[in-house]
Amino acid sequence: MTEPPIPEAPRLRFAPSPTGYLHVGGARTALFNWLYARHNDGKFLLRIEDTDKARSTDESTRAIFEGMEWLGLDWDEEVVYQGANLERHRADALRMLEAGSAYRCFCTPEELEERRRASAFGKEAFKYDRRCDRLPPEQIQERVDRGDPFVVRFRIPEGTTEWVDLVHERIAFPNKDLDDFVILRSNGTPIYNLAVVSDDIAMGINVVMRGDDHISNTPKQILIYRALGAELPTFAHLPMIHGMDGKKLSKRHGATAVGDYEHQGLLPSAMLNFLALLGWSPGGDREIMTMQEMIELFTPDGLQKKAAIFDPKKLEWMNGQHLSITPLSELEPRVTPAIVAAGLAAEAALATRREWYLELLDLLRVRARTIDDIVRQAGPYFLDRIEYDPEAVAKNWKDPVEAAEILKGVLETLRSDPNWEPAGLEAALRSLAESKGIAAGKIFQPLRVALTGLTVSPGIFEVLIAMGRDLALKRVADAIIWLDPEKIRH
RNA sequence: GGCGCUAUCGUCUAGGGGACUAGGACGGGGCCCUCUCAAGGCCCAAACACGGGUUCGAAUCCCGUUAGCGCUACCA
Repeated sequence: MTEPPIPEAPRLRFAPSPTGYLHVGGARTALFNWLYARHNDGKFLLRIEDTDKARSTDESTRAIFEGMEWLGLDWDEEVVYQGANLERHRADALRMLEAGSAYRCFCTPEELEERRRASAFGKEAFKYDRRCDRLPPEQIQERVDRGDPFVVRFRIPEGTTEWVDLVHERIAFPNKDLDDFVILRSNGTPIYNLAVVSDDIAMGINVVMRGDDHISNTPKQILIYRALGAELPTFAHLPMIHGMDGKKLSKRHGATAVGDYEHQGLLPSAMLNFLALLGWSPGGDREIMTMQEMIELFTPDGLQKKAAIFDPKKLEWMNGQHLSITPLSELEPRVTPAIVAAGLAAEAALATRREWYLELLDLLRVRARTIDDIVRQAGPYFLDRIEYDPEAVAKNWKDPVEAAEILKGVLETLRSDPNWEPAGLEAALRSLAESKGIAAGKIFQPLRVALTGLTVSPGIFEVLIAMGRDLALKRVADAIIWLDPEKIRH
């Protein structure tokens, strides 16, 4: 078996067309290219394939940049816009025309469509019959002079076109199955396969890593490389990403744009880690990895051939893991905008008690799977007044009189605690329970509702400490009033 | 239809001729911990698509079948 050529100084690129948002499949392709470049000390470039002017938008280009930036996939040289290279594409097509590896075709789209339709009923795949390739030179000249519109078609040579793929090993296509495809439209603009090869040559790309939906484009592109006298890059065709139903991932499957995940409170590191494991494995049981670890571990032999299914449940779990392993100082800037946006606190206010704030985040992140979960839990530590979750009330304040009674005892106990530190608080509350002859939980749960309004929270003493004496005491007092409205009338 | 790619628990995967009674993770179920919920720990159910070869021996190599997916444009 032949080994695929591995370039000394790899140059890779991610080449999305700006016709929508950055799709998770595209992001995964970008990630693998980036990882390969970073692992091998190569270059990772970005090219915007905007030659389809009807579908390309600046907004999409911006979305791609934003997605890449959010993920932290930085590129090494100036962004290349394919649309700026039209002249070179045309020149390359003309070069092939002059060299005889391509020819002019005067057949109109309508004629072609008609012939295609006719052959659809037969058992043969439609292939251009090369009738224009058989035109006598004088006639071609005459029609060119007359100004008849023509496209440039690539003439598929005899033989077999094959390559050693980085993920699939050897792939071969008998040339007889290839069609004399168009490389230049009648309006002089290039077709995809020409533009890609022309640009990849110009950019010095020597490792082409892309989705395996491009496998059937590859023999055509190889033929163009040869016709242009250029050296072949190493190809790597990555498996697709499908939705839970096994079909190609699309909007029906929910969020498919990386921006959607950013807004759902995902961490880019989790997204990257999750995406990396779709179609690649470092081997063994390794799963949770930082970006740096992935760079170190990334080699093409871990690449999978089979399409992977995108499982949002595992992504969420992955995010929970990253929420825990991310250093607080890195986590804080990702959470703070959400805290501010939720109206819980101003950024400046958080900065003045940063230490307390980081401790709070540390407390909350354990039981959060998204940044939004953290924000949801954070409310009680900032808000002046809280709402009581009906479920919490029904469960832990079932008997309002009894609950109020307990909380009064708690309030008194807490007020008389001079130090407000965990051990003392716990001892005091537990002895209160003992004196009342009830289980400690019978005190903790109602108190939890008073403090947070919820049935779930961090450990009750951690809550007390994080909330601080003043707020906590106010919370308990508020709860007693809420439970016993009669009281204020007297 | 033609051509191509693929095939291990529901999902992501490890494994690459004997180490396989097929390992890990998500999800599911149970237990432990415990003031709640998470986290964590322990346990359970769950897979080599099928059929032929090759071999002393196949999840692993070869062929075929089946199924899924992709491509089959003057789209990218």
